Parts: sequence; C-alpha cells; structure tokens
Amino acid sequence: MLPNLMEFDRMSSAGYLVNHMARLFAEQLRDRIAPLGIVPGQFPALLALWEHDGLTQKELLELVAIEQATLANTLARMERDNLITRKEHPADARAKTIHLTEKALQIRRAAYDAANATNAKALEGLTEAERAMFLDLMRRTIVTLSEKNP
Amino acid sequence: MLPNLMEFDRMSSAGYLVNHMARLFAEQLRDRIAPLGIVPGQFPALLALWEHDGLTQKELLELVAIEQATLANTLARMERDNLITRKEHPADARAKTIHLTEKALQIRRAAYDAANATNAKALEGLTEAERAMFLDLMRRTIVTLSEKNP
DNA sequence: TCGATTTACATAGCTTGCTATATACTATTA
DNA sequence: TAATAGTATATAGCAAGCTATGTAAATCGA
Repeated sequence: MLPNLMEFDRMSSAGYLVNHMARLFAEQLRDRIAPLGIVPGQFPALLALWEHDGLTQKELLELVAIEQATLANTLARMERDNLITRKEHPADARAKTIHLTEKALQIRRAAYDAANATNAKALEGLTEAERAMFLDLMRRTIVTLSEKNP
Repeated sequence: MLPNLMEFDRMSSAGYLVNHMARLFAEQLRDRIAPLGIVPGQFPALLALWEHDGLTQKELLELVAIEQATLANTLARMERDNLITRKEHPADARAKTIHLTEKALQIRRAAYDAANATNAKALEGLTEAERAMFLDLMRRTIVTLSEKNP
C-alpha cells in the first residue's frame, strides 16, 4: 500500500511539465522575435490580422483563445508599439476596426520563420512520428480541458 | 511549390498549443485549490517545502524552475497569505529560513489530491500508454529547450 | 585587516494572463 | 419614443512570469 503522504513527483505531473514547457517555448520565441519589435503575446492577434485585416475587436476575439480584457490590453500595447491603428467602425460607434501598419505587414514572413524555428528547435529531438503524436496529444488534451464542466 | 505566405496553422504549432494547454491546466488547478486558500504559482514552493521545511530561499530556488525574483515575489505573497513564516538564518544574516505554517501543513493532502485530479481530468481521454508517451515527450522537449545555445 | 568582490534577498518595472466592473453606444419593447 | 436591456470596448486590480538593479552582509585576497 502506498504511503499516506507519498512525495508528489513533479516530473510525473502533466501540469507541472506543461507549465515549464510553455515558459521555455515563450522564452525561445521571445528571443527570436525581439529583433522584429514584437513580443509573444502579440502573436495570436498578428496571425489573425495578417489573414484578416480590418476586423473589429469582437471579430478578432473569436479567432484567439484569450479573454476580451486580455485582448484589449494586448491591442493597446500593439497600438503603442506601432503595429496597429484603429478606425471608427462605419456602422457602430462602439466598435473600431483594427488595421495593421506597414511595420506589421513587413515582418510577416520573418515572424512566421521565427515561430517555425522555435517549434523546430523544441521538437528537434523527436522523430516525425513523435512530433505528430505530440501535437495530437496536445490537441486532444486541450479539447478535454475545454469541455464545459457540469 | 508552397505559396510564399502560406497561412500559419496555429493548431499545427507546438508553441501555440503548449501555451493554450498551460493556461487551461492552470485554470483547472486554480479552481480546485481555491478552497484551500492557495493559487497555482504557490504550488512549486509548497511542494518543495512540504518535503524540506526550513530551507533558505537560495536552497528552495534550486528545487523550482523559476527565477529568483519570481520566487521572492511568490514567497512574499505566501507570507501575506499566512502560508509561510521566515526566521533569521542562524549563521548568515543575509539569509532567512522559510517555514510552513499550520495552515500550509494541513492542506498538503488536499493539495496533492487537487493536483492529481487536475492531471487526471486533463488526460482522461488518453490511454495509459498515451499518457506515458505524453509525459515522456514533454520531458524530452523541456530538456531540448533547456540546453544552452552556443 | 581592510578594500573589493561575491552572495542573498528585495525591489522596480515590464508582459501576459485572469475576473469584475465601468462606459458608452445600440437595440428592444412597453 | 423613452426606459430597459444588451453589446463593444476599456479599465481596475491581481497573479505569475521575466530582466535588471539595489542593498546589505559575507568572503576573499593583497
């Protein structure tokens, strides 16, 4: 029978490993995109806007897995950093449309390359089959954790 | 040949998935441990102190994968929240020894249970073999990303 | 032994996430 | 059409991570 207060082994705890891994990924990406004048938290918004410029914040929110308040703050920093501008919405005075600046448009290819390089570096010790398995396990875990609890 | 600015598929980006998954894990854990009066960032320090009470901050730092400043701030919140007390070190006036309070000692079992429940919930859609594979892939990725770059 | 260096911890200031709430406009409906 | 309800965005305040720097005590070396 197991002891009553068995040690908790962090290296066998998915949550512990996930947290640590996420910080290492962010650090890698931060280093690679620093020369572009962007930071990791801006990546999801940039990805969405590179594909769909001119969205409102609400539309953008549907494309990123973060809360509205987090997005609002990230957009404020992106505006400060000259990555986006905002215009008044033609039909709704509450809303604004979000537009990438020249600066943001010009770093697109380099940013994709940096993200791909980060992923490649992180997974360089895995076989192709292991990489595919890893992504699949993460996607399935995200689905499980996203299910609404009763 | 691939198009020049192919879309970047977030669901195929390890970094994107890792970040999202880490936030979902933290949310789950936060909900489960809230009744205990602790928060996720306090977990690593608590785990170490439950096994080795009376450490100095420097000794504790060697057991957790965070920066010194982060640990110092976390310990300040733990002291505020009545989870630890600090005493002057008998031999070094710069250092302090860190001691768990009764409150922190009493929630140990419940905290382990909450962490285990979080991990179990997250991985409930995976087979036993897949869970083992997942942990192994994460550990190997952490090692790769932790290697010092030249 | 005493000046310089190193060490232990704290603090400042930033990002990125969160919940809760405010604000201002739009839409509904009695 | 005027009050009410709903919606789009912003703000407040907190946690948890980071780098850089400050402070005081310990150690080392000439």
